Amino acid sequence: MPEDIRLTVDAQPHTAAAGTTAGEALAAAGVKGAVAVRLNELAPMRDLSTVLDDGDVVESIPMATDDGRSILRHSAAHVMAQAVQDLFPGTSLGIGPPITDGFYYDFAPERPFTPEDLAAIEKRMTDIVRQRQHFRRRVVSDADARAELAHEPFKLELLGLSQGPGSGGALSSAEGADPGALLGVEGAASEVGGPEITLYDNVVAGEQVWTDLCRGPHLPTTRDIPAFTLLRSAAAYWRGSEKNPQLQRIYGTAWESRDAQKAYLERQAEAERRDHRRLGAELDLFSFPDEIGSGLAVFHPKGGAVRLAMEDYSRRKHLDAGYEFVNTPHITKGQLFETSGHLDWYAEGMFPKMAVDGGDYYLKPMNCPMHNLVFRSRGRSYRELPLRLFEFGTVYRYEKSGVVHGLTRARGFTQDDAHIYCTREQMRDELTSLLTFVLELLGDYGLDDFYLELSTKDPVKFVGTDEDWELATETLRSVAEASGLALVPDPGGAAFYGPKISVQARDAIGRTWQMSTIQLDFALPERFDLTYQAGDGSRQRPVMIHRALFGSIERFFAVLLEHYAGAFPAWLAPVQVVGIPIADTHVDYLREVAGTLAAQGIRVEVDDSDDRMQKKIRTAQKQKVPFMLIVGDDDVAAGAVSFRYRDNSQNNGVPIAAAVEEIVEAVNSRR
RNA sequence: GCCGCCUUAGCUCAGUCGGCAGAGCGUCUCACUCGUAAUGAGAAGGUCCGGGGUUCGAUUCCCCGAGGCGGCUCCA
Repeated sequence: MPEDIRLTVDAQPHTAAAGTTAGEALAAAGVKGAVAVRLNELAPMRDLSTVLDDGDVVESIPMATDDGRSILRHSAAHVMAQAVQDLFPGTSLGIGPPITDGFYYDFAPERPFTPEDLAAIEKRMTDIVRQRQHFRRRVVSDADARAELAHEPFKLELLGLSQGPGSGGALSSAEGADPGALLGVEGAASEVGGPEITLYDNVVAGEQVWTDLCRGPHLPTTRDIPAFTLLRSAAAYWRGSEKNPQLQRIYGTAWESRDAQKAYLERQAEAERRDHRRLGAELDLFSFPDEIGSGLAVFHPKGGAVRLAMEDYSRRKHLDAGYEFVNTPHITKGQLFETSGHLDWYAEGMFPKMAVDGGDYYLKPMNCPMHNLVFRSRGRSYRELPLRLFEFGTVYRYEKSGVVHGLTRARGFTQDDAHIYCTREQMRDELTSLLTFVLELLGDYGLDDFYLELSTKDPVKFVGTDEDWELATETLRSVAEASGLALVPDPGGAAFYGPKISVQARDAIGRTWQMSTIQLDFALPERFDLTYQAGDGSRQRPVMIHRALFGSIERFFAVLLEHYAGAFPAWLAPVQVVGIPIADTHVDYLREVAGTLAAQGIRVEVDDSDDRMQKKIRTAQKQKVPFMLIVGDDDVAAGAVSFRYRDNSQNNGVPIAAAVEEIVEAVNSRR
């Protein structure tokens, strides 16, 4: 005679027969749509088939939540792996975790997957889903797991890792704080890392058809996957290290409904339409001629106009904020980078040396050594500090061929770079005002959703003392925290000379980009023996702050281009106004209007081509020109123009003076 | 750098199971002079990414290289 147990189900008290599962308890409580449960608050997520104990507190996890989707995607990854092993027997398994917006699984197949393979795998997955296979959890001993997985070398390796001290037990959630870090590989925690070793069997009609090492939890059955699709295959290093063999990774996505999946795929399509490389060609902004070399852009007149507007505004704001402008060469003798430490710590990021006049010359990958020489060009007084040296400095970095990506990852780019020299007493205030300055300026360009990242010392690649790193890191941390923005740690992400705060900005479709970087550096002033004379006559060492707001102008350009989907606000638009005559007879009149606008600094063109007026409107619309001024007989008679705006609205018969004022006002207010 | 895929007119792409290559857009010319997203007609434009190989013959098949795309590693 089983006794009843007392439960709390989604905060409501319930009683149930002993042996009741989480799924049954949720059903009895009328809770629908759950894919798993969280037991007793902080404990790991568990399957619905988990048998409950007296006093258990059960919290349902709906599919349409972050945790729920992760479980769904993890189950979809299992289905994919089963499909792959069905179709390609002998393919061994790597790891298969859920990731943001999808999942992947790594395989070691005999040959790489082709697009046709992916289609076949997806079809096989559909069959598996239709079969309503049950995911059955099974706890096994380490020895049994090894025996069952004898043919899976990578899984065996994971089992070995899971036995290290401190592994297991500490992990509470597939969405927890980077559980994979414990195993040194993202996603590995979804295979192992729980308090016990578990396998998941796929069972259909009582027969076990597939098994995988897995921590779970999973959906009850494969049929519970509402929507999935495979996206692409690519290579990935086993356990994330290029020293390890490469596996073939297949990416897919899965969603709680077909509509949700469709919406996701539409978001991807929108991101593709906004791709700055596509828009750059469509809008005639820049290109990457093969003749010049990979990762090296040329800006066309329209791209140049946008850059000019971006840079001019930045220049003005920096002058207002007390910066002084300097200029330095692109190339230097190797000695400079020996002094700075770049040749020791950054050589692989630099273009190879050139032999000149019996010495070695290098293209500069950073501007800081040059600015240090400006500082050192004469004796400095404490009265000059903080000394803020600014330059649009073009740098060249040898990026490996596979990583070059449009304007966001180039081999030559221009930093809006400044180095601030100040005393230790000044650095906190300087950093605080700098962060405010950064966020305000980014806001002026239309980005206003930020978080911060704190990159700390790489235990291998660094110069300077532990004490200085500690002080620099804590100073940056407290300044960042005082900003009120979210602060995300980035262990080991610092440059070799000092820790940094980076400002991450979210764009119009929710993607984040690293923009500004602020680095605090005690090391380079030491290496360059930079000094100033203090009020008491002693020689003191300044602190150096490296900072770039756009990061790189090219990257910032790309981010804005994608953020605005090519429709720059009027002040940045390469062509701000296009004059469109109804007939040839109106061209001269429009030219006069254009002359008036140009005299006010407006970038204006008159379309005097042979096209019909409708075609000209279409052309200007596709070029995303903010203002079209259309002129026919009525307008000429009234001394007016007719606006057509980028949003298709219009405003007809506006007197010329009022039209000019409207445009100038829009540009000057940076709307 | 590694893995896979790709490279045909200025752009986007067809195509040739190995037999001297096509469309749309763009460009140019001519006609049309038109009130808010494509007027019509005509023309020009290609060592089919580069080099080597196989073949009677290569844009097509093979190898090497360059560039691009998607990932991995790395990063502004």
